[in-house]
Amino acid sequence: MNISDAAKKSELPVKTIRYYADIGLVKETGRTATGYRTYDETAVKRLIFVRRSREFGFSISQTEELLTLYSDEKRSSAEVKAIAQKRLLEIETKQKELEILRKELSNLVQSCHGDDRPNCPIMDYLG
Amino acid sequence: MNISDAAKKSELPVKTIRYYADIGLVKETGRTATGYRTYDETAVKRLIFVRRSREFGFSISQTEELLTLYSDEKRSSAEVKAIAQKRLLEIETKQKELEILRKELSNLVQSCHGDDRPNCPIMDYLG
DNA sequence: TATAAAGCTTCCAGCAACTGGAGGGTCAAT
DNA sequence: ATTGACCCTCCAGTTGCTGGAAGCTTTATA
Repeated sequence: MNISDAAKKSELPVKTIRYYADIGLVKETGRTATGYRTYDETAVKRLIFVRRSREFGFSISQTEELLTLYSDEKRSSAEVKAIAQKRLLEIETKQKELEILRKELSNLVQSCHGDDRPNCPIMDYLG
Repeated sequence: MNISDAAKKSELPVKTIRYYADIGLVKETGRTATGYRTYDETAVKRLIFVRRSREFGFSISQTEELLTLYSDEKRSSAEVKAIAQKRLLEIETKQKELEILRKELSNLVQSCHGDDRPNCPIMDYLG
């Protein structure tokens, strides 16, 4: 199938699929005589895999590792789990950072009158 | 003072201060005869303001707005509050997204044996 | 005073992961 | 034959810096 059909099936933009082919993440199955990329069902599965991985926030290089394991029959689930745990840690770290920011900013916003006067604890804090 | 002194006082890298000057966020106070940037205390204050704003995750353009309000004696705290509330909402939205991801990934990680066998619910989910 | 080290300048490239657009070839249907 | 929908490649832009090269200037030391 052509790239736009692969795009529909994988729910990825055509541009993104071309990009993934460029960086070697998911290469096209082949080319027509006139240079059009072609994709088979296996390639589409890989594209879907990549989309889901990216939705979890795995980086392209993490996704590459996962994709390699995906098509490795002799993989150990431990390897997969390790990558996932790393991502989980990243998420949790980010969550903690955001929670600290949220609390501070929330306090400042609450203590700001939000009226016509210039006086403002947010400005006091930043300045 | 020279840029490196401004860097020490503002706790920003020299490169970053030059970058802020380039994009017009915080311009240098002046230049020496030989072209060196000079900064006065007011400029340093603005640099510190920018650093704090960025630490809260305000974008450069949000920071620019805040900076304008910072040096506007006739500002209303309502304007400041509005920008801060917007950022607060961004943080909360991101937190919700991350929490959804965390739960899903956490479940998958927990249900993965993490042994030598290839079978793995994480892979099942992605593939 | 010579020289070396440190500090300053500009400009260009690169990071992540795409996205948009220009310019141009191809294919299917009318 | 032509129109419109595809497809291609290549380049630039996004955000917010950061690193490095090439080349002045200033400062400190011998």
